[in-house]
Amino acid sequence: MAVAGHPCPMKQTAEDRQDLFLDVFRDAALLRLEPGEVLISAGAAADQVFNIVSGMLMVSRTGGDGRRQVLSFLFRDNFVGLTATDRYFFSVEAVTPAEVVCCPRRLLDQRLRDDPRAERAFLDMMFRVIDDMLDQVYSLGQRSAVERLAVFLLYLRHWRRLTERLPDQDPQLDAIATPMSREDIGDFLGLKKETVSRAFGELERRGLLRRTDPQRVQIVDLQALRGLAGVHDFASPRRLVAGS
Amino acid sequence: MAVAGHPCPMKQTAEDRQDLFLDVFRDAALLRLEPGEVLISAGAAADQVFNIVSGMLMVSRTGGDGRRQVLSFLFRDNFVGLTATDRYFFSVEAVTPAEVVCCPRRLLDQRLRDDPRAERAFLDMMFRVIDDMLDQVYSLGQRSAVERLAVFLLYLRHWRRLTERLPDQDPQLDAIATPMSREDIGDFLGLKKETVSRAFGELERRGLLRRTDPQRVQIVDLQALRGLAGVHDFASPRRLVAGS
DNA sequence: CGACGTCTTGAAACATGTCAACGCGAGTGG
DNA sequence: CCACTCGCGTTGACATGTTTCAAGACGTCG
Repeated sequence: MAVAGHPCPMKQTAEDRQDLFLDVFRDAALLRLEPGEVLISAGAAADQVFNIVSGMLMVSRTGGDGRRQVLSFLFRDNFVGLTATDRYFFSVEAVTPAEVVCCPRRLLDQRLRDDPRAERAFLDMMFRVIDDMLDQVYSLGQRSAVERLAVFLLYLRHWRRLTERLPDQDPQLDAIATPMSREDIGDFLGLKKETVSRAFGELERRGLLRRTDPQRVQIVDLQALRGLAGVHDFASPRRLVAGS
Repeated sequence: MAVAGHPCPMKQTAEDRQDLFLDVFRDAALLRLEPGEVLISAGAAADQVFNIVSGMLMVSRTGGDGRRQVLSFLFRDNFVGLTATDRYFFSVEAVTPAEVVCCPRRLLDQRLRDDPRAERAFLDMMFRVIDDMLDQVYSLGQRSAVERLAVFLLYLRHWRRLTERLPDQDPQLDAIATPMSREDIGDFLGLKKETVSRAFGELERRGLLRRTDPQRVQIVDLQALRGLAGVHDFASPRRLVAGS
């Protein structure tokens, strides 16, 4: 069963560094989640933090009128559950079968207080989270439906690359799994599900990708996709290029 | 003259707490900026951090194709200049005449390393920055032009309230100064300047505000404006209500 | 007074949203 | 094993919201 924690999404893999603060999860219980299962409910007391061991999770906020924004998708080694308020403002649920470890927020605080190096690592993670979010703001504010979808596919590719520790050129990476629904994608990109479908169609028509089944696309022209997504304008990929 | 630093925006006032880390600016030089003057240029080395003493600043990112997203507006006691990369990915410029103090990033790092309480305060600020950014993502992804403008006006009102330490009901606060151009507002809200103009017109037509001159609006029906903005769906106002 | 930039407004073009139909595959119960 | 239903994805036709292009109003500055 999912334990409710503090719902501010926070995400970043360990990458090359050792994320020292992660050892607060050393003796933590492993939690298994089925697709659709809720880990964090908006409004619950924010007293737990989580780290993802496997699978994909989704962070979302639903407004009083029912509109929902997917704030991010989370992958292995992503951290989740911190916020400035004492209650979560978002929900987190599993997209694929997933495993997470959890620990009381108090324990993490303690750990950070005791070890300056852990605190520094944590702070660095926060900077990366913020940089990623700025990328998302830029996309939502300035890019068209097709461009946002291109960004999204590269974002999935990117995280799989980190999760599976593959080199950037690995052709495996061009087969992108999209286990979330079209509506989830739409709510992430600020679009309706029909628009997402049409954007997929448009990318296929232009020869940038092929759709095999709805949960899977094959990138055909990575260069063109990157051009469309405007990767040059993003902070996160630069970190990536530099980091690996 | 503006000193170039690292351009990841970070913002939060000291509010009720003492932001202990801010004393790294104690002996710092005061920098005066005229409207339009640039403090940070995207691409410059990110080796300085700043704190705003007075005035309003604007953080923006411009893509390779010229599209620009305004990432945030900054006010007194807002902190600016940290990022995960070693170069800024955004520019910061003055909107009104402004004063900022600056200090080398190294000095801040030192301060945070030496004083766990300062580091804790800094971390808390980061959480609030992230919560604010999540609100922005929700707005850009889910809200209409008129709603976004309502959110924006309340955001200006909110920061003035903090800056001038006024109670929430103070009628002074209903006179909102909008010193930035319509294009700046548009780039912040993901809209074109004409759409911003029309949204102002629409809010006036509905009787929620009056426009006296372009740089000034008078809120007539705060309740209705808050309803339109959907303040219930945001994390930052709750912090505010709780905090003051 | 004239020139310039910004703001506003209008009309038309465009992108995205809405509504509806259909196809498909998974799961269920006959 | 089949028929049915259901949810999801896709596609089409049309509605709406936003952008684009253009013109005029207004204020500022020379």
